[in-house]
Amino acid sequence: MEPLGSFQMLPFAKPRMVAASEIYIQQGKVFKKIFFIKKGILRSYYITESGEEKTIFFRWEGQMAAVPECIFDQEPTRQIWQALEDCELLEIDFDLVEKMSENNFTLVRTRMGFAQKMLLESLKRVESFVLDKPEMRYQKLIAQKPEIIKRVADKHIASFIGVTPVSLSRIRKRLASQKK
Amino acid sequence: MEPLGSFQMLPFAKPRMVAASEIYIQQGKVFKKIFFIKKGILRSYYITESGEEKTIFFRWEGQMAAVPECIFDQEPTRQIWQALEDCELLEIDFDLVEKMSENNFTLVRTRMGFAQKMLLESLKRVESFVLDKPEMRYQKLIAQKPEIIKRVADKHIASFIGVTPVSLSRIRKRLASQKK
DNA sequence: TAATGAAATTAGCTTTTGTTAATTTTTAAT
DNA sequence: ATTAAAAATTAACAAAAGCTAATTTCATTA
Repeated sequence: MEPLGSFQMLPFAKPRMVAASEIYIQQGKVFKKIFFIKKGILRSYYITESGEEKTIFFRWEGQMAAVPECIFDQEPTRQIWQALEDCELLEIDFDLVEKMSENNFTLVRTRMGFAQKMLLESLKRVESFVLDKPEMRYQKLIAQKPEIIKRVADKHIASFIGVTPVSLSRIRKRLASQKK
Repeated sequence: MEPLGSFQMLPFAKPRMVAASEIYIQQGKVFKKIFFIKKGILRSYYITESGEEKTIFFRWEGQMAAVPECIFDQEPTRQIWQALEDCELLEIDFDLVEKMSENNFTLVRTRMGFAQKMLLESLKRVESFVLDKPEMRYQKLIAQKPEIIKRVADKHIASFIGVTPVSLSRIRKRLASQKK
């Protein structure tokens, strides 16, 4: 979320390309990097016991991203990250971030601000799950991130808002008929 | 979430009592304090257009709490905080925290760690909304926070997991019959 | 351009949830 | 202990969502 311009780790970033549909981060890995997305969209998803893919997040160009449980708690992740378009990333080793944070006030402040931004985003999403029906979550998503929605398959949107693809299709139909 | 012991703002904290069922934070306020809960439980909730109360959060003894949009963005909140038991709080002025953060490395690190912990908690909750049905969310809640659940009315639990009180009652009945 | 495969939609049916209202149970107060 | 109020449960019905499978649409590539 934090623009890279304000991020002093830039000189240590290494470019990385991921082709559309390729897996960037594998399940079970302790992925101790943060990465800036220069171009493209990725999604992170889980595979349920019944084998379904459930998309949790989208991240796209201009955003920083990471696997929270990996960088905060050194835990292996159950998430999988997949590029939905050809992606250009800049990777930064998180151990280096930690090391530099030992005596770098500005960096720690930046990290704090970043965590706070992510927190606000996540809390908004929890609120929407508590307050809104799936239909409203979909409408808000279209209103707030129209350009992203267009670039992502509906089936991924569906689990992002907590429903099945079939149900999202019905929601779309309902909304279309209400407009007329 | 962060124990107060590790929190150097303790000397600046002011005690505050809130009786059970009383409103602690009013809607529309820019509540620029953080507070430590020495004793008791509070909930934060929204009132929907149709007048229903939707509980978003519980916070209880041993935890730090704040209204994110107030302290991060100086925005008035739509949340209401209510004490569910007689509460003993320790309030800390957030402007003071900000001022002390200007040149206090340890404090900024503590705040970063706190934001990260809250973020992990919030992300887990989003995951549960995407991956689990209400029934599973309820079961996980019982498994993970049994002592808290017992102290809180079911109708508040219901909106916390994203269903109506009637639906939670049915979920409870289903689970009870499955056990036998 | 045609063919192939994936995605989205639709249909039919089942399960769950929402809604409203009545009833029972629990809690708190007199 | 009795009463009053609130909370939880139950019931009945409508609406929405899940599930499976068939069909249509869309996108990719040979």
